[in-house]
Amino acid sequence: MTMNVRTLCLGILSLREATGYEIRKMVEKGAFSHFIDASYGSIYPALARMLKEGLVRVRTEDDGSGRPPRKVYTITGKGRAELQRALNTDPAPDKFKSEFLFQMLFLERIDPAHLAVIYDAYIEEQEAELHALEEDAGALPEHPGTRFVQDYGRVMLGTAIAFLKERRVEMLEAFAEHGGTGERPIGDGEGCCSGAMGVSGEEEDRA
Amino acid sequence: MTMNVRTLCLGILSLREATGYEIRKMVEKGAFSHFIDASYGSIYPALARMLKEGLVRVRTEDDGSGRPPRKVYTITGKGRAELQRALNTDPAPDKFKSEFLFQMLFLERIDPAHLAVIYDAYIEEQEAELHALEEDAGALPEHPGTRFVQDYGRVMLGTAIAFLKERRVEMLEAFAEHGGTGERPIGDGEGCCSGAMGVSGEEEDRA
DNA sequence: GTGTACATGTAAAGTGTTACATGATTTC
DNA sequence: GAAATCATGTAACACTTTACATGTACAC
Repeated sequence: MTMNVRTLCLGILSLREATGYEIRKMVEKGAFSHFIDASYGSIYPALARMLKEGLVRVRTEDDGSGRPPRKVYTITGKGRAELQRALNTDPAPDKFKSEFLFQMLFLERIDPAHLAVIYDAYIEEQEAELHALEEDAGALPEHPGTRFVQDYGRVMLGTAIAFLKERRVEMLEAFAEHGGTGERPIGDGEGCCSGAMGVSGEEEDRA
Repeated sequence: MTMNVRTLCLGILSLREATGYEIRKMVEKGAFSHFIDASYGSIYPALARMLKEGLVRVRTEDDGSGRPPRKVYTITGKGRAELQRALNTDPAPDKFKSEFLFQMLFLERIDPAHLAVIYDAYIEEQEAELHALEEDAGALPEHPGTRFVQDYGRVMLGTAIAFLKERRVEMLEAFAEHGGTGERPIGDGEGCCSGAMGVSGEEEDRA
């Protein structure tokens, strides 16, 4: 369904009128932040373009304080129709990118001490997101779609946190004591820590 | 840690030598596909650039069949050092984008029949991914990082599928019978089905 | 014979992020 | 006095996807 920033803005504006700044804040934190993202650099141009196309209207609120006046956007009938259309197409498959998991895949190449830091930081991050979600849960109006999405987030985050905690010792212990004792199963890497170790020349390989 | 296609290729090449085509196949399906993505249009240029920079080497295998010869890439010492460096930086936060969840958020604007199709298709998609992961699990060599990531995927996918099945009736029933009977809690939309309904003029709004 | 897998690569188009520019007000 | 919040917007850059171009071999 091409869920671009455009559709995202329409969706939010279908719930209530908002400024670009507010839209950003809604997707930066809050209930939707875990499966949606957009920055100012994409939101403002999207709103401007949609204004030209008649999908939204603006009302400028100048509070005479010298700061940029708030530009409150409202969705139009045309905008609602466009949203409807987008919503009734098939969703594209989910996209999930995790540098953390990528790093875990190659954990024997990470400095054991640093690995522990990364691992714990990741758990904390997930916990923070879960707490944010739960705080938000009370604030938002009761509504089946919102509740579904929030519950989904809660369940998934809870599961991830439990998994990470359960595996923590096992994951970190395996490499904490011996930074390379016995076998190193993958490849034949040159040590595992200190970024600048084997960077001697240009073409020093065996095999 | 800027996990771009570059780092991804280095990571895979640190496990074994491969062609661009093979790298694509590994991230398209298989054990890593759920948290990694890259297409030919980014893989081939990345490999070419890394070759110039001395991070990888190539061996061209022409089987005299007229078809493009395989270009098998091998990681160099410099490449390993670069991978090590990347691996030892802090991971960027996960990015998860889900059009499906976005649609669920606005489910009252989706044609009930279509909603059911979307919902079930999504479940099937998750199940297919889980099966792919489990098939792959046997094929790959035993290795802590790989196992961790696979188990993580299994647990998360299993949880998602269970959640979706548990909520299915509740989600679809609420809107299947009455396409708008009683209150419609969000906004004040114009009906909910058939893409071309309220698209009369250009500027027909109240409020 | 039709489709899929193998296999490489380029160019254009699209989409989004980051950094910048500006500036008042409020909180620590 | 420093930092964060409010508030808008642009421009350069990065990255990726999509479509195209090319062609064999094998399975159904």
